[in-house]
Amino acid sequence: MARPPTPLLNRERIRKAALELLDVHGPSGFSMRQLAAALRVSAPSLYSHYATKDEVLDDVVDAVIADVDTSGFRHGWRQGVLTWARSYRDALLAHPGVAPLVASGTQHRERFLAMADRVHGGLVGAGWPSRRATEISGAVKFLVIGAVCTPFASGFSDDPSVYDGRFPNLSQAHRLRAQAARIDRDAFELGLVALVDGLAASPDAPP
Amino acid sequence: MARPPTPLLNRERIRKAALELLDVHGPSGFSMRQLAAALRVSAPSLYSHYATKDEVLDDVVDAVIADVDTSGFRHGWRQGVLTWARSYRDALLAHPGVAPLVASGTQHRERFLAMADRVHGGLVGAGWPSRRATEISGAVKFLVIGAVCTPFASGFSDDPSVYDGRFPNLSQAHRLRAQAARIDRDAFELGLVALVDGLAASPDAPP
DNA sequence: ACCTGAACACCGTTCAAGT
DNA sequence: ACCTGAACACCGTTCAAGT
Repeated sequence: MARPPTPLLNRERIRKAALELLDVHGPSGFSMRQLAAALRVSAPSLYSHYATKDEVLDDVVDAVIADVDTSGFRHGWRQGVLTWARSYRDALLAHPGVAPLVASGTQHRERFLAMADRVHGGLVGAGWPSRRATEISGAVKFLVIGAVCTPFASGFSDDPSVYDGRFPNLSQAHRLRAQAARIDRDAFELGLVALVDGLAASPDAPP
Repeated sequence: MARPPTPLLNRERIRKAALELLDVHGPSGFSMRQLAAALRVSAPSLYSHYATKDEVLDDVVDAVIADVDTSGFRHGWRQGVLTWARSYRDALLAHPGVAPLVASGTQHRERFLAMADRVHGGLVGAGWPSRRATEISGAVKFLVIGAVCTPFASGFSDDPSVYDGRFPNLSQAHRLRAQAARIDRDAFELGLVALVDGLAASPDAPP
C-alpha cells in the first residue's frame, strides 16, 4: 500500500503514539520500530514526517511542557515561582518517561523558550535583578528536574535486612518505598518552600 | 588467544576503561563493543567479569560516588549539608556522562546506602526529626541531580536572532552560553544556600 | 577460568522502488 | 508526497569451542 489516497500518518498521530509508547514502556522500551508497529506502519514511513528519532522525542517533550503554568506571577514572584515549579513537576510526573528527555535535551524548542521567557519576565517584573532572575530560574529548574528524574524514596530497597546492622541510620528505610510517592512530594515541597523562603530573606529581594 | 596464562581483564581494568569511555564519548557513545575494543578484547570477554552492561555502569557510578564528602556534619548540619551537596555535585560534574546514570539508577549499591546513611545520621544527630531528615536529604539530592543532569545556561542558543522580538525577556540569553559553567554554578549555589537558609528558619529547625 | 568467533534478535537510518 | 521492503552499520547477549 504505497501512497494511499488519504495519508496514514501525520505528525500529531505519531506524537500521540510516541507519548503513549513512552508512558507504557519507558524510554528504554521506545524505538522507531516499536512506534511504527503501534501505528501499523513500517519503520521507514516515520521518516517521511520526522527527520530523526530525536525530533520525534523533541515534539513529545514540547507537547508535555504545554501544560506548565506560568500565570502565577500575576500574584507576586513567590506565587509565580511556586505555581511554575509545581505545575512543571506535575506535568513531567504525569509522563515519567519524558523527564529524562527534558533533562538531557538542549531545549531550543519554542515552548521551552516561551516558558523561560515568561518566568524571567515575571521575576524581573517583580523587582529581581536580571542576573538573580536567571539564577533563580536555574535553581528552581534544577529542583524540578532532579525531583522528576530520580525518585528519591523509591531508590531504597524494601528488604529490611539490606540495612540491618550495616546502615543503622537507615533501619527504617524499607518503609520509604511503601510511601515513596508521598515522601518524594514532601521532599520536593520542603525544598521548594525553603528555597523561596530563603530567597525572600536575601538582601536584594524585592518586597 | 584463549585462556592466556595471565588474565587479560579484571573488573578494575574494565571499570577504568568504562569511565574513560564515558568521559570521552558520553553515555550514547558507550557500548560493550566499544569498551571491549578499547581494552583490545572481544566483546563477549567482558561477560566473564560482568553479567550485564548495567552492572558495569553500576560499578562506574559507585567509584565516582566514592569521592563524595559527608564529613561536614562534624561542624553542624548546615555545614554538613553544604559540604555534601557541593562535593556530590563536583564528583558528578567531573564525569558528566555518569550523572544520568545516577539519576536513573535504583541505587542499591553499598556506597549509595553508606552515603545516605551518613547524611541521615548527621541530620538526626543535629536534632532534625527523622522524617524531616529524609525530606531534607531528598530535596538536596534533587537539587544536585538536577544541576548535574541539565546544564541550565547551556540549554540556550548562542544565536541572538533566536530570541529577537519573540522572547523579549531573553534578549540577553545568548550571553548565557558563553558563561554557562559559571551561571550553572551560581544558580546551584544560590539554590543551595537559599534552601539551607530556608530550612534554618523553619519552626522545627534545631539550633 | 577466561577468551574467541559465530550467531540471534534487536537498533536508527538510507535508499531505490512503487503509486 | 507518502509508503514499502531490503539493506547497512550498529547494538546487548548467548553459546559452543578452545586452552
